[in-house]
Amino acid sequence: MSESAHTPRPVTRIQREKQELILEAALDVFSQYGFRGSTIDQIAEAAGMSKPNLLYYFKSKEDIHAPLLARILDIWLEPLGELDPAGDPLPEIQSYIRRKLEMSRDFPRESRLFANEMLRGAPGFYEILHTELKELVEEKSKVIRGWMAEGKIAKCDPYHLIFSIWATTQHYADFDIQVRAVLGPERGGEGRFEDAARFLDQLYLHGLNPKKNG
Amino acid sequence: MSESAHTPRPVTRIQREKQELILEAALDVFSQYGFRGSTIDQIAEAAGMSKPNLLYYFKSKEDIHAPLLARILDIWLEPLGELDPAGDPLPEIQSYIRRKLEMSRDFPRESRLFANEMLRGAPGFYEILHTELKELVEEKSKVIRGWMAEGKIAKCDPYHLIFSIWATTQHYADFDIQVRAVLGPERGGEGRFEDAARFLDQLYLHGLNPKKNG
DNA sequence: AATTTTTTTGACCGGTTGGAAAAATTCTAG
DNA sequence: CTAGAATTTTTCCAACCGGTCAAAAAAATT
Repeated sequence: MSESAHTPRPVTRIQREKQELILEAALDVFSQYGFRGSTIDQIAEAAGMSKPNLLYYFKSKEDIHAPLLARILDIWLEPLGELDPAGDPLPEIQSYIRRKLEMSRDFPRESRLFANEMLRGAPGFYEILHTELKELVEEKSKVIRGWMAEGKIAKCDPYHLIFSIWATTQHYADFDIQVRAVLGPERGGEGRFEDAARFLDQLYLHGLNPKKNG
Repeated sequence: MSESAHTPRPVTRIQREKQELILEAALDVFSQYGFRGSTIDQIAEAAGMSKPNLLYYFKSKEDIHAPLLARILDIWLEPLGELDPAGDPLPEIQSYIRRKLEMSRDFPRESRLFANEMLRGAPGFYEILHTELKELVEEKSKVIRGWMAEGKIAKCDPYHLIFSIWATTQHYADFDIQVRAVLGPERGGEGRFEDAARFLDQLYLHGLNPKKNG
């Protein structure tokens, strides 16, 4: 009717809510079984609606998956982007590790969705990886190398330094089951993230060499 | 031939070969798409045979998957088992890291299959994790703690130390695409494992603190 | 209350899936 | 060559998959 000239797409409040509900359910499912291993029925059931109803909001399986992936890359890269060249190197890196660890704690499903995509070979994702991501890592690597040149941190390969931070922090989301199985019920509670943070702080500061305390 | 009188399981040479061929193909497929995301047809095609023919050798999808998983746990745990309490602590840990890194290089599909299983929540696998694996890690943690008590290595949480080694090494298999996308064609060759080994050696020895060289 | 729009449902479709059954082929031993 | 076993192919099936469609049911608007 008088849908004023400036409502080209009628995104009602209900639509937004349902779409969010579906994406939430889809994150649960996709992060466990990957794209091919997940079914629309599964997602629909997790969202508490019928399959045709779900398809009323997203017209295909890929249309549910794509926005989830897009959202993740932003979330995932943000902490690295905030690595401040003007800051104190070691605290800066430590706070980066902390932030990534918090993300594994607070957004484990997102981490697993990402991991699933990597395991698949990141189809239709590789472009972004070796342009956007590569540039960001290159930029931050230069920052890190600058710190090394100033003698603020030990010399090492900044790329593999970043990889190791990704690996150690995301491990607590992606391999959560293994971590909790090994730690057991007593040590596998929420405290495991505190323990991990403490350990990683020490590892990245001093390593295992005991002479530091000698 | 005369021993054919009592062959309760008729495992001929051809059967063994075909079964191995199928498992090889299945490893390719399962490691990419996970159990649910893989199809028997896919595996059969990768093995160069028809689906019914494949099902002549393995009577179900799970029967192909299970032996792959069983094989992996052994392979994966072996290096940790070889951590020698009588050895020199730091070289011992370094050689453990090296071995794990070599496994990521030489058996990336096995690593990815394992990762896929973890992401799913390790159904029908969890038992082994928090019995067999947990015990092994506990045992080795005691060894590491002993080294710490002797002042041979810095004090830290041995569980998270082991986790970090798993994470950093397996990352090069599981996130291989990302690693190569970020490193680019010039640095993403086989040399990346050498670079990683060098970096990890330094990280676990001295960390990032520059004062060591002061 | 009547009408229009948005949302939900149920029936359905073509293709794929895991798997069974059996016929057809190949291999082997006598 | 021939009987018998081992292997492969052909055919088939019921359940499931992603997705469509029309009609019913709710909301929203008038």
